[in-house]
Amino acid sequence: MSWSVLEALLSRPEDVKRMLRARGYSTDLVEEFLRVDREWKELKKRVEELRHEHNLITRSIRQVKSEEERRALVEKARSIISELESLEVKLKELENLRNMILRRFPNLIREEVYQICPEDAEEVPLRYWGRPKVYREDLEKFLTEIRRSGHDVEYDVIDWKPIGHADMLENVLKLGDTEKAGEVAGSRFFYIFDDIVWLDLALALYALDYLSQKGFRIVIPPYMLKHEYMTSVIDFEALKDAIYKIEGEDLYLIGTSEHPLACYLAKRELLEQDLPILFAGFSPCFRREASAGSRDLKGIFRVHQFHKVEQFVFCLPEESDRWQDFLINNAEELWRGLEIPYRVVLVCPKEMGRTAAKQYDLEAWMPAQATFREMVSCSNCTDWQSYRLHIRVVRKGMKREYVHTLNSTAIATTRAITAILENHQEPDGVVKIPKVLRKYLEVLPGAPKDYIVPKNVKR
RNA sequence: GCCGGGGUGGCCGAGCCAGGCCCAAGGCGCGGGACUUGAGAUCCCGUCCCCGUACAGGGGGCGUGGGUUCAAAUCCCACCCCCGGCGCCA
Repeated sequence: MSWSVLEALLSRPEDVKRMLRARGYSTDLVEEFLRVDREWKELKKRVEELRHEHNLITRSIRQVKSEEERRALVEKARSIISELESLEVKLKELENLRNMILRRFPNLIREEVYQICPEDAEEVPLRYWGRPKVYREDLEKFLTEIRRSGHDVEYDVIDWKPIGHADMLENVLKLGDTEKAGEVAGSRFFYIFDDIVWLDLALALYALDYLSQKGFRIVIPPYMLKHEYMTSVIDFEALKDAIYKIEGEDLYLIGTSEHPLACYLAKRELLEQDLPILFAGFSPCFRREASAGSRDLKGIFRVHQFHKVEQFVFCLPEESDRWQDFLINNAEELWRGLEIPYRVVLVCPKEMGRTAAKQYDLEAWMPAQATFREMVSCSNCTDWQSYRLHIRVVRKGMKREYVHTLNSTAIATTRAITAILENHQEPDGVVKIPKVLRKYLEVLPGAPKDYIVPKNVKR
């Protein structure tokens, strides 16, 4: 049973270097690992020889009859132990170092990603859906971007300038307040009210309802994880600026339910017939956004806390590509249901998450910004997480392998709301609610049904 | 939080008191094979991790981390978790 990255390091280190270069990292780590690994193996051999010798002596002691012979053997055993002492300390150090280095490696990248992505590209659009509404003055910008992608997209030109989601929320509908939230909690927090709250909940229900019918077990997981588990599901060193820590406790707030969902089977041994296992997690997500700078400071697009329904799959290694298609397809169906024009892009090595071997993003068209923005991220993490979490499957012939894990956003509610506010607004500021949400709102007398209407507009 | 009982391989479960053929009995499950037209039953072999290309071989593993000893699943210490009872709080 071997981890793909370890196997590659030992048998084809050039592949690992290629991956590191493609992601924009130094390749020094490979040499460093190989050096330490060699040293570790040599010392391990030496130590085990000594231990063997010691075991032979120890086992023979009870059969020895003469006290003198006995004393000589014990003396010999003692001397081996004193020799072992310092070597074992050194071995432990080397082993820890080796593991530490090993855990710094990002995932290997699927061959087709190299094939599809041009050098230095951030992403490659694969397909478009829907008819983007493009404001007259943004048309050139829109067409340039579409043409560059080599796709043909139908669109509608509109004569009125759409209002950005932040202004819609706070000034037109007056159903959000990030200013007061900023005062009491800091920037990137929000208060949202009434119809937007119902919309938030309806979006989550819509996604959970859909996924539960697709074979997913729906789950509310812990919202915090211990250090040991957090470092197994993410590249902690690279992401620690993004994670909130609970003061005085060994606990971290989750950035997504992907994290606790992956941990659910930690240290478990599964049978082939147990797989696949499909989870749809629903949880708040907490993100420090420390490296975001001043990007997206307005509104609720990029915030420290939001709700998300997440798809998660544990599967057999040879089936993970198929499951990734399934996940992105689910996300697309959900977003088509919301009637929001989008495109699916293949994320290129430079921009991929370190845990992912292959990653798709679904980007929604945002009419007021005249650009596509990320709404969904769908990753095949292959054995990167399962190696760290020790999640294995027993195959035919009793061979053990690490399972593959995949994750994909279904709907992150606040982002979906921004997309709805921009795409479904009408010139008078009324926002049309997607029909698929109706059945989740219908049962609630206080909830809006077809439209969210600004107070000063009559309908 | 206090008192009592307990944590053994994917699961169940012996061993622990009296440390040494325990690198862990037995069972279930799972894999391979024999038998069978097939299934079942039965029988045999295999089924924790690491090093070793492989065969051989070796090392480590009994909640976690230390300690005692030539030798620890077994003895000692600390911590974690589970079950039962009491207390406290929703």
